[in-house]
Amino acid sequence: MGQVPKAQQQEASARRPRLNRDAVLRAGVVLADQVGIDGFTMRTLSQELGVVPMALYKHVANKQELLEGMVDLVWAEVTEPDSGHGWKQAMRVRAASLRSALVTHRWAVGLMEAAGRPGLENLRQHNALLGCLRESGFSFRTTVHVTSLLDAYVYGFALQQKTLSFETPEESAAAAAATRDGESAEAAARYPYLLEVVGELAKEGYDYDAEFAVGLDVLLDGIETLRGSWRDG
Amino acid sequence: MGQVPKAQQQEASARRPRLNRDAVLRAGVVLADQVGIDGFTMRTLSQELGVVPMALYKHVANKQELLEGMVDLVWAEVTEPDSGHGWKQAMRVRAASLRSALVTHRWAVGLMEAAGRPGLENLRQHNALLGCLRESGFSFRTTVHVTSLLDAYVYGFALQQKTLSFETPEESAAAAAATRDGESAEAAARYPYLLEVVGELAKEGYDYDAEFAVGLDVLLDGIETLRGSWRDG
DNA sequence: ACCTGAACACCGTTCAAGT
DNA sequence: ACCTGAACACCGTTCAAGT
Repeated sequence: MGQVPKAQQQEASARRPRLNRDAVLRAGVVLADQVGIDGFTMRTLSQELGVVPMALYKHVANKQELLEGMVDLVWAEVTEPDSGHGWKQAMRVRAASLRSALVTHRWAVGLMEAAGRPGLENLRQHNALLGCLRESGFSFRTTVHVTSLLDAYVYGFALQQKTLSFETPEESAAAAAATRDGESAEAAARYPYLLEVVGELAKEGYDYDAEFAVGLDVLLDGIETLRGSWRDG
Repeated sequence: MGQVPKAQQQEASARRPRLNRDAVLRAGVVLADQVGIDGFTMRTLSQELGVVPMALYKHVANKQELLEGMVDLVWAEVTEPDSGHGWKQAMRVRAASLRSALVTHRWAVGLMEAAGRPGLENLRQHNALLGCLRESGFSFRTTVHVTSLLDAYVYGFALQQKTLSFETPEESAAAAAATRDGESAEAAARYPYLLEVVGELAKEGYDYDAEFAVGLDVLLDGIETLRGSWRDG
């Protein structure tokens, strides 16, 4: 008679095979992906893990540390640059990988640079990036320029893609402005260029991947001119 | 006998000359500048205004709308591009202005693209930006490329500057990693390129303004090659 | 029209216990 | 060693009143 409850208990403990730090962090990433950063609380995460909220504090010091660990898991998804096919191609692949991670985990964009100490995966990733450029003949100084420039571009692009789209939101922005102004005609008079571009894009569409690639190639071409011209030896 | 309290009451009402939406938003910007986004709550803001928390809800619908209004006040600080001295110089001045606003109001960077509908100042600003480029001979398509690219760069750079510095935090990052690893020597073995660059920067220093300008000029030069080459008429 | 007071449903987190 | 329960000090926000 007591065997059925016992079996259920075993099944339950098999379904949640003991909590540890990594399991908490991974569940955090999954939950944040699903509900966004606003709906992500210690309490919802604990509920997802079938555990009482305070149980999490055995594995992470606090929410801040939890988020930092989650961000480092995102960094772990970014592939290290491989200079085998040249630095340009290596930068393209790495930028695409970082962008992909930021698009998948939209909540991470605002946390990557905001949090405290960078995690180990973050350090590993940037060490590899710097190494790829240094081994490709870039000077100290130029290497810093390039990493700063590329990361800024990827972050900024992901930040834009996160909500602002030239396709829909800007359009709805103009629509919203029109609503506020009471009349569409007045909005057209106030923001003629905005409406011009919005109208054109509504017809032609907007491809984020292509847009990102175009901007990145502009960057890489510009970087090529920097190479060797900036007190490099 | 009753005159003193009455005078004090008048003085108090003169010091806080009646709350309105604009006063709430401006006080919000000042408070967020001082305490950061985490310390910024409806309750601390109301306290700063010498009023009970619920009084704010007569002037803003909720915290989200309050933040959106504050962000639009930041946009109002950005100067519109003036194509009088050529589009390149216009873009330089506008990028510097946007960057300046984002550095002054560090809390705004994460909110600019995250919030809901863009505000009127945001629309005005982007309309002027698009107009400057269109009048300088850029096509619809190239104009979209350029605004996307420039904004991404400014956002991303501000995001980096917000916390991550190649001068101090990265250095402390390496130090932190060394601490975690138990030994500095092990960190040097694990992240050699990171430490190389960090060491070099510690000697030479890091100038954000110069770094920003260098990256921006790379962008503008690249953009110049796009001009006229992308199905422009 | 503008402000207040009390209250509600949530947070993150501490602390003393349980097993 | 790991998890729980009750509690504390905070949030944003609603609602009924006050002037």
